[in-house]
Amino acid sequence: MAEKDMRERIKEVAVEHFNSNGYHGTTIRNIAKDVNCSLPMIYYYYNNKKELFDEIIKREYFDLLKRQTALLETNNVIDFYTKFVYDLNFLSNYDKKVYRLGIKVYLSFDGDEELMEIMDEWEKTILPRHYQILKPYLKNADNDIAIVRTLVHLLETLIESIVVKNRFLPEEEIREEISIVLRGCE
Amino acid sequence: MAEKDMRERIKEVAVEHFNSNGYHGTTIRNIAKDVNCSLPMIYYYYNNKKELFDEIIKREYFDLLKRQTALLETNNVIDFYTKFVYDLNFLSNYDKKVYRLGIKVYLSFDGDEELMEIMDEWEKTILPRHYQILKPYLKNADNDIAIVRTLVHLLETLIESIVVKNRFLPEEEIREEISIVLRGCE
DNA sequence: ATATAATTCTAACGAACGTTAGGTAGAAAA
DNA sequence: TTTTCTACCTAACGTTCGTTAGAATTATAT
Repeated sequence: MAEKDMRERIKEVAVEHFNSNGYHGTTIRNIAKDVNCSLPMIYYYYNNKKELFDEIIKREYFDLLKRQTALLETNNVIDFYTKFVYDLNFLSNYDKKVYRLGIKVYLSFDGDEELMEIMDEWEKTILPRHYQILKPYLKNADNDIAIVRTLVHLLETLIESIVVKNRFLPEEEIREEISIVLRGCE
Repeated sequence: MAEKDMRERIKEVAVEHFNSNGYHGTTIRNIAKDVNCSLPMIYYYYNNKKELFDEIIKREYFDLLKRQTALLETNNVIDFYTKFVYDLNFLSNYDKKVYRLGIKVYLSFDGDEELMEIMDEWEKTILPRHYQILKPYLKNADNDIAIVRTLVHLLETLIESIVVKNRFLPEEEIREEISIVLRGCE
């Protein structure tokens, strides 16, 4: 009915389609069919296909990432990171699909150069951020950075398992793996 | 000129295109243009687009994986896994692209259900295989399986960095991270 | 030399694509 | 009440897609 309704519904269906079929495999016609609106309706709210895709990544995905990183930290790093990962299990289906789509662009499996650059800039902030979080708990200085790097690498796979492969990861398994990497820091 | 030449050239160019543009973004016409042959030539060697894609995954990718896992193991696990990952830096461009394409299908970012099932079956063999390799070096039985799982997860990210993100990982960094996970097993 | 088979081509098919032109119906503003 | 504007539509544009029919060329076998 109202403007925002339709615009939002189009975006939701688009996330679904881009997710299942990729950018090239997604057609405006199929989106329109699932939204139950006419084809040009989509051009009424979005200038073209690419703009629709870009809005999902630039707004939805990065909003999600920022929401995610704004989580409170506890006084126990292992608890903190376990919760961080475990909570991903309970993201809404929409958020999971947006996240998945973002990772797809991040791995340059979809999207274009422009989006990749945005991803690269975000990536640069990851290591320093986690180094700040872990700093108080790291003891011996010789391999501190390697530990942070290893943890971030592990987190990447865990996130991929939940969001991309759509698996449920039990809290205990997450905790075990994070504990192995952070063994000695607590 | 000879049959095999052309068939192989088509496949090589196809790997390139599927890699850059995905299944749907790749067109037979563009492949033909880069191979410098006519369009129906591709249908002479491959029944259709999907068969061409499938051959790359089913033959090229899994051949590569099997070649990869057939590596000799040394008497030092950290050396072994470090070499295993580090050597990926020096894969041929063709092999890297095949690998990347396989991971794309593995993450169900491309391909279809049938290919996904093959991937799933392969995945089931991963943990047991590494457990066998690591078994002699694992000491305390309480979190043995978790250590293997964590290592496999770490390897996944390292492989992705090299093959998917196309980065060069220095041997020292790889060794550091593997050592952190395998701390205590040597 | 001639017949057969393998390799490659030109040309076109129908279908689907992204996109746009131009209109209708109803609400809001005048 | 008339006008203007917003939300939506039907219909079509030109292009490109996967695929094929059918013929030309080249190599092989007889």
